[in-house]
Amino acid sequence: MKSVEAQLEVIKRGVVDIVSETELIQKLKKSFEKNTPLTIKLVIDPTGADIHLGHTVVLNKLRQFQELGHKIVLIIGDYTAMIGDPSGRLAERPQLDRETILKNVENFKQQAMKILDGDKMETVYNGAWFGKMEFMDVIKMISKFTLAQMLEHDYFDKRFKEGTAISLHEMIYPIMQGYDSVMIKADIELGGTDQRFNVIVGRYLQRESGQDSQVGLFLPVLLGTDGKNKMSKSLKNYIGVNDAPADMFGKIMSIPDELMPQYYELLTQVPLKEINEMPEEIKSGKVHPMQLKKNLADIIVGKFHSDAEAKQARAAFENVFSKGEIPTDIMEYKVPTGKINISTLMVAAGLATSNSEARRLITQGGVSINDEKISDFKKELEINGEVILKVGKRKFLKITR
RNA sequence: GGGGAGAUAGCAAAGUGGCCAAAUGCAUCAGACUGUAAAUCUGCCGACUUCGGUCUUCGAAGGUUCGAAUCCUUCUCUCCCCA
Repeated sequence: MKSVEAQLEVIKRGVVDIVSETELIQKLKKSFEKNTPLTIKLVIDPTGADIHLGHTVVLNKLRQFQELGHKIVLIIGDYTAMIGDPSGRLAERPQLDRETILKNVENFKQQAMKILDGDKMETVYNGAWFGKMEFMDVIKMISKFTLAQMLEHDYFDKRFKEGTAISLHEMIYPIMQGYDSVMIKADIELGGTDQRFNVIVGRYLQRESGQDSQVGLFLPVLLGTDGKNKMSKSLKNYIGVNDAPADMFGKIMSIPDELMPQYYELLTQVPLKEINEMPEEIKSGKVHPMQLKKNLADIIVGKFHSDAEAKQARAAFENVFSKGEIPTDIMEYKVPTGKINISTLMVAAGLATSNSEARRLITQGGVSINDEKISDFKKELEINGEVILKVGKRKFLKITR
């Protein structure tokens, strides 16, 4: 096991806040002296969402803990998943059955194992304890909290002041998450800064239960490709770990420059020193920002796929967007008849959701066939050999008979 | 338990009998400029269309009217105040 100082250095990278650092050091010291690993908690929501780079920020940190010799406990929130949507946007979410949960967990693991070491990990379901609780146990659990405590959570406070709906069960959510910490005797809980409240609730509950409080380690919430909102699937600004190499490369290239340092710090192993020099190098003209972004894309694609695929993706990207050529591996669509209306074709091939949209795209000059702009949305095409249909900047389709 | 306000497109928010397929802002999408960056500018932004129009939308279901997002009834949901 590495020294406390050495561990601390690794742990602190990218972390924006620790509650509290003193306690963390104490825990590390104790663990080092007794040569017993710390228990690091990670909760996963088995609702089936694909993992994106935003999730990997925390996973990367967990991986580092594994490498430092600590123990990861993966808590599957199967019971919590049965209650509803914590964001409160949907009142009720259909109860997931066991089979679906197991499937989703497998799906999660398949993706998470691109980062984590499965051998140094334990998996538990929180239904194991919540499923056995009596109503009185629940009352006891939640009676430790007051409304004022709940309103310390900005998220509740804001909505309360705005006068939007807050369901009571939403407030039980953080309590349940905190209770998970009690059950596994967590030493450290990781999370994005948006998890701060939940982690603190866990500390409080552990203390109430006579345990040492877990240390909260907060990582920044990764912004999505739009550079404004946190990365999430519903905002469509995400980069999924299962994205194809070319897609992943392209999406990374589309992030705003300002995001690069954050991505470098949280998603790669590039030394902080180098990252901190980047803005200066860009400013002085020593390096083009596009170059740095391509390197970033190389690293990330290489991590989730392979170096060879990253190289390929990069070449394809340069080919299409720098040289304006047609990509080599594009989807193919077979038309049933030789003669077909352009709009009809676009809808049939899924490049437009409706005829109206197809018209719009054509009228606005976003559609071309074999590099020739189409301006007439009524155009009848005669398909004999192969033609390349291009919609917008990045959608290509090979049309064959 | 009593009183009041509200539900409009992806989101926010106007509209309170015909000029409303519904102002405006944001987002999406397309175009220009670039580095598939940002910023900026332009356009589009329910569906269908012979491009003249036509059809379906304003929480849900009914009703009044020549005509309803707008009025009435019931229902569902939300918020506020008082107790």
